[in-house]
Amino acid sequence: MQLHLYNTLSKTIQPFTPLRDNLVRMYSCGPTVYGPAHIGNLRAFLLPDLIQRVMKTIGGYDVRWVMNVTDIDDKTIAGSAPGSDSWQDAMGEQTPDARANLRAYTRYFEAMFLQDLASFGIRTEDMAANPRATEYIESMQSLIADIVRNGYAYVRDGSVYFDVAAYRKDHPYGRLFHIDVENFREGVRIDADEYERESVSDFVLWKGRKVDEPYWEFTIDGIELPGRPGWHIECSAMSYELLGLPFDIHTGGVDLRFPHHEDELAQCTAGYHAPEQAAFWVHNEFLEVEGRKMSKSLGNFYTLRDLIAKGMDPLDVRLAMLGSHYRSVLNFTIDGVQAVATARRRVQDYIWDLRDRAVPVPGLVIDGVEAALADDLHTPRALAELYAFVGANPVSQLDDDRAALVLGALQRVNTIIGVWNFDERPTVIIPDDVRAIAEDRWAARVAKNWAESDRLRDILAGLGWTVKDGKTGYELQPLS
RNA sequence: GGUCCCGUGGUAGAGUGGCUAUACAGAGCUCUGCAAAAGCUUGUACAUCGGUUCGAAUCCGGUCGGGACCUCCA
Repeated sequence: MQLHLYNTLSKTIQPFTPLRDNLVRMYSCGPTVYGPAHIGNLRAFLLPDLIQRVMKTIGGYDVRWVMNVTDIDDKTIAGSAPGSDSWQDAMGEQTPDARANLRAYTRYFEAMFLQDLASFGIRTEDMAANPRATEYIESMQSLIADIVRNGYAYVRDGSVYFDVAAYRKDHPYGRLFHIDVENFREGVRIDADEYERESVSDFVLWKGRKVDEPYWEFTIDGIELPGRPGWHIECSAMSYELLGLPFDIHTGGVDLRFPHHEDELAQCTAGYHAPEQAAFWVHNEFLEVEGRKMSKSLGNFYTLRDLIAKGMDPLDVRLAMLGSHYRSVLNFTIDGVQAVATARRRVQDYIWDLRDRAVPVPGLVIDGVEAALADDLHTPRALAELYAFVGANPVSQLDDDRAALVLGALQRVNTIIGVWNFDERPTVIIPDDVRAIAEDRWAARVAKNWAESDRLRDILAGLGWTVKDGKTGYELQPLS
C-alpha cells in the first residue's frame, strides 16, 4: 500500500518512497539524558516508533532507525557538577574529572530513559544505534572545520559560530519554519549569554571551554579551541555518519523545527554540500495535561514513572496517545487513560476468547485500518476501524477457521499498535480457600439458596474475586 | 512585536459542503434467581456574530477564548 506522510519541508502530505532501494533510513532527535522520560518525551518517540512499524508492516520496507542520545549540554553539565542535587548515589562518587562525572551522570539517565521507552512499547531493540554525542566529537569537529573552510562560520573568543548572514546569501534559511527577519526577536527577550557572536541569529557550533566544565581539545588553522560542541552540530554529524545524506525521515517535536532542525539542515548544507539532509521532516505536536500546558509549576508534569506509581499501565498510556493524531495537540487526562484502559481490556478479552479456540493465521488484512495508517499515520481513524472490525466479528458468530483469520488480522494490526497480547489466556491461579468458598457458593446456588449464595459472593468480592455464573459452572476472575 | 494552530456531545477524539465516526461514561433491552461478563438499542454536539450557498461543524470575515514557535522545553 502506498504510504503518505506530512512533510514540514513542503507543508503538504506527500507519497513516501525510500530514496535508496527498499530501505527506510530514519533519524530521531533523541533525549537529553538528565532525568526520567516524561509523557511529552513519550509522545515524541512514539512517533518514530509508529513510523517504523508502519513502514515495516504496511510499506513492506526495511528500516534503519537511529535515535541519538544528547549527553553533553547545559543541563547535563549542571546536573553532573559537584554539589548538584540531581546526582544519584547509584552514579558513584563524583571525581575531579568533569568528563568522568558527566559520563556517569548521563549513562545513568540514558539507561533509565531507554527502559522507560521500552515499557511504553517503543521498540528500542529496533533502533539500529543510539549514538552518544560525546562519542562523535571528532566527526563534529571535522564538520565544523569544513563549515569554517567553506566560509560559513567564524571563530570568536575561543568559540565557533555559524554565520547565518553568509549562509543566507547562498542558501535558503527558514525552510522548516517561517522566519520573519524584519521582526526577528522584537518583543522577545534576547538570549543574554556570555558568548560573543556577530548577529543574534548566529548560533554556536563550538563553545569555548569554561572553568570546571567538561571540554575536548580542538584546533582549527593552528588555533587552540578547547571546548565542547554546540547543540545542533551533533545531529548533523551523527546522521551523516550513521545514515548518509540525504536519508529518508527526520523526526522530532514541533519545537525542534526552529532553531534546532533548521540549523542542522544549514550545517549539513554548509559542511557536507549535501543537497538535503533528509527527504521528509516529520514533527509531532505537543500535549497538554488536563487542558493546560504541562509544566512543573502547574503541578501537572508527569513522568511515566509518576503514572505507573498512580497504578496506570504504560500500554494504556500508549493507546491513549494513539487515540489522537500526532499533528494535533493531545489533551492528556487521567480519566482519559482510564477510559482507554477499559477499551483495551475489552479487545484483549475478545482476543483471548478467540484464542481459546484458534491460533492466529495470517491472510486477512483490515483494509480500513491500514488505509488510515498509510494516510499520514491516522491512528484515531485506524482505531475506529479496528473497533468496527471487532464489532462486526462477534465471537459467538465465528467458526474456528474465521476465528483464526480474525486473530491473524488483529495480530498484524498489533505489530503497529502494540498494546495487545496474543499468547494464550493466562491461567488464573486461584487460592484454595477462595476455591473452597466458590464451591460452597455454587452448591448453595444449585440448591437455590440465594441468600447464602449471595453472602458467599460478597465474601469472594471482599477477597478480590468476582464470580461469573454459567449454565453448568462458574468462573472466577480477579478484580483488577 | 511577528508567524502559525485550535475551539465538536458528560469526557476524549475523528470528520473540510448534504449521509451513524469511534471509544469511555449514561439510559433502555436480551441473558441471569439477582448479578457479573457479553450482545443489542439509544439520547445529547459542532465557541460566538455575520456572510457565501438550495444546503455549513465543514468555505469567507469579525469577535471571544485557548495554545505553539520566534528563549539549548518533546
